[in-house]
Amino acid sequence: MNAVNLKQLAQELNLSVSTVSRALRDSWEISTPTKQRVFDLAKRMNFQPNPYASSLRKHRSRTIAVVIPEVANNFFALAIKGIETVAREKGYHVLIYLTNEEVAEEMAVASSLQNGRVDGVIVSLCGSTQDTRHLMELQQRNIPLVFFDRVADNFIAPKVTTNDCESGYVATEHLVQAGCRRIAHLTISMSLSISHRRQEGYVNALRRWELPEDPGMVVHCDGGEEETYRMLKELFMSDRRPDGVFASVEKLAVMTYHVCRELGLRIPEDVKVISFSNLVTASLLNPSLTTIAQPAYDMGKEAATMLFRRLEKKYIVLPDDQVMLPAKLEVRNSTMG
Amino acid sequence: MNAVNLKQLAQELNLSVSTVSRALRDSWEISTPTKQRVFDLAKRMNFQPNPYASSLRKHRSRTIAVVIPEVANNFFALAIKGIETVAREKGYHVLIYLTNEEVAEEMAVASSLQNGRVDGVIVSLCGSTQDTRHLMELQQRNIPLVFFDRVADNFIAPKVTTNDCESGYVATEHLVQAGCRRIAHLTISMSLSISHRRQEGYVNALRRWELPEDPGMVVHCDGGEEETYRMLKELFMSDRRPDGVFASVEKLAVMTYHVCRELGLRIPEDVKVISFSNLVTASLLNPSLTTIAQPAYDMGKEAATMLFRRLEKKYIVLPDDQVMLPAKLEVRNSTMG
DNA sequence: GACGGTTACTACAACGTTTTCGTAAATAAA
DNA sequence: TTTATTTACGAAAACGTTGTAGTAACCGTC
Repeated sequence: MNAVNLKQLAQELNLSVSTVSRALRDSWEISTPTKQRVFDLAKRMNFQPNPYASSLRKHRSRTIAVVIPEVANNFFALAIKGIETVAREKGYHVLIYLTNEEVAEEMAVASSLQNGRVDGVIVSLCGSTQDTRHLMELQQRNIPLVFFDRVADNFIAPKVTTNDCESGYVATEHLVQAGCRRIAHLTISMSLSISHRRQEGYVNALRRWELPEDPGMVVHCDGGEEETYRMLKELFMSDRRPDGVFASVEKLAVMTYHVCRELGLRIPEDVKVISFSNLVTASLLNPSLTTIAQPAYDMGKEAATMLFRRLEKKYIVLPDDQVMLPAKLEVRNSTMG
Repeated sequence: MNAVNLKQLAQELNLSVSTVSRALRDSWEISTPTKQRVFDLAKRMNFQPNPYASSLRKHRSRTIAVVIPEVANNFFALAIKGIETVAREKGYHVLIYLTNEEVAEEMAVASSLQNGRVDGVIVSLCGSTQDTRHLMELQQRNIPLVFFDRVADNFIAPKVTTNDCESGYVATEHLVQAGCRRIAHLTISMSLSISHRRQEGYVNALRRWELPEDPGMVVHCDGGEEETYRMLKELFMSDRRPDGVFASVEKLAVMTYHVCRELGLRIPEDVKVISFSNLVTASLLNPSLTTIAQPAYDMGKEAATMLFRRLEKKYIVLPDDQVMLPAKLEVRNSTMG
């Protein structure tokens, strides 16, 4: 069984292809009885317009791309869900590309999107991305871009973020108030603006509470799994080990739990831990993990909504629109007295 | 800046469009120096062929669809990662559709894929799917289908699963050997074949160990979040409450933890818990969770590989090829003596 | 120097839509 | 009745690519 097209419908109805096309798009140029005949037959023959012919003709694909570092992570998974929800509502299709935190892959993806395959792109940068020319090229080809979470600072485009600086402050302050005096900040690639912001909040809190700023307490974990593990182990085995840990990303909190377990350090007695995280099991961990939870689903929805506003040009969207959604502190046992 | 096309290249080079097209596809009909000229200019002008024109002409989109119930779940997230990895290797693009466990959405998606938008589809059924006519229609339109995990039994198509029956047996037996005598099986929609298989393994183990088969111990949690919670609470508050729980899906194990905590039941002392799960935090839970872990990433890769074999027709793929990858029991504290 | 064969290209149609332009017929205005 | 205007449709071009068919130019052959 092969696809049915306009020509076949037209033949069957003794109408021209253009009339059928117009009837299906409910054009005012077509009389009501004719429209009805067309609708009926289209339904009976299960006509589905060929999207590629349509895209070719209209220069619009009703498809967007989502480019993210990984998906096996509740934050990105929820963001995708948000994006997909809005997209389906609007009749759009969603292509997904995983960069695996490799800028080379991010560039390859960007390059493959230059040709009109998608009408717009939603991006969260990978940790190794330093310059964003590959993304600028997309914009130059009139493909709107929207960033979420891991945004590019020096890039004029709509962005959806959380209040990272403030959250970094809140997280650090929470540790201080729980009695910590040597607070480590575990973070990922410093080329990411979220890392900077969270670090900024961390430093602000230290200053506010007049705690020393020890560079050794800021650990950049942008290497591989093993290297990170090694670095954390080193951190916790040093004689000046931290009594509080602020993990910028979930993965680092999980590793901290493992390292502490291996070294026999008790959480929260010896080390208190707080982390940016959307783990569903945060409250079930041993001990339950105090988190800064980002509204991942809503961020996805918001990013998609902004993109579609630009695509549909119904509203004027400023090219540098910024939306900042608040993250939420959820206090649990890992930071208890 | 607008997209450059074959015509522009041809004009610039004083060649015909067809020559340029063929040169770019490295046809033997074109002389080496001409090819070189074309390649050079194409590169200089950053030519990217229009995928829609190409798809329209060739009746191939180099795009596949992945249709899954949810993504905020490590199993499906890893499967997507596997699929995307293989797809990118092969130069394919991946559309993602979330059905949110709603058969209506699954049907809508299937319908929207009838028109050649994708060359093939990878599906994991949603719990509410009873009949699969909407998917059969896809096959009838010559769109190959591959199932993974939640397969449709009475459907002739390649399938990638885990050894669900065996794993159900192993899980149950593990509980028996840990001393459980009243073992509950928490499962989802019974219209899913994985549910049947796991249930079969569960029953087999009960018989092997000569334990009574109490229908009240098999709980079908296919309602909403609240209803499931209510059912579990009821189960654990009854005077004939289970001393062991085999959760067919992760979500139910997480809920079991919450319910037990609320009711003051201790795991593993009062109730032992084992679950199908790919939680990265299984070992960090309180208590750490004994799991049956599915090779999600490999299942995704395998499903994609099977699909591409069919699409590329390099090998003859039997329409009912089945691949069964083993799940792995990982014993942790939730089932300890 | 007529003939078959190869090489390296070009012209043109086709894919299935959408859209622009055109036009008969019906209706309204003069 | 003639002339505008509206209604309802059709013909054909266009989107950018690919495949089929065709053909000059050159080669060697007898």
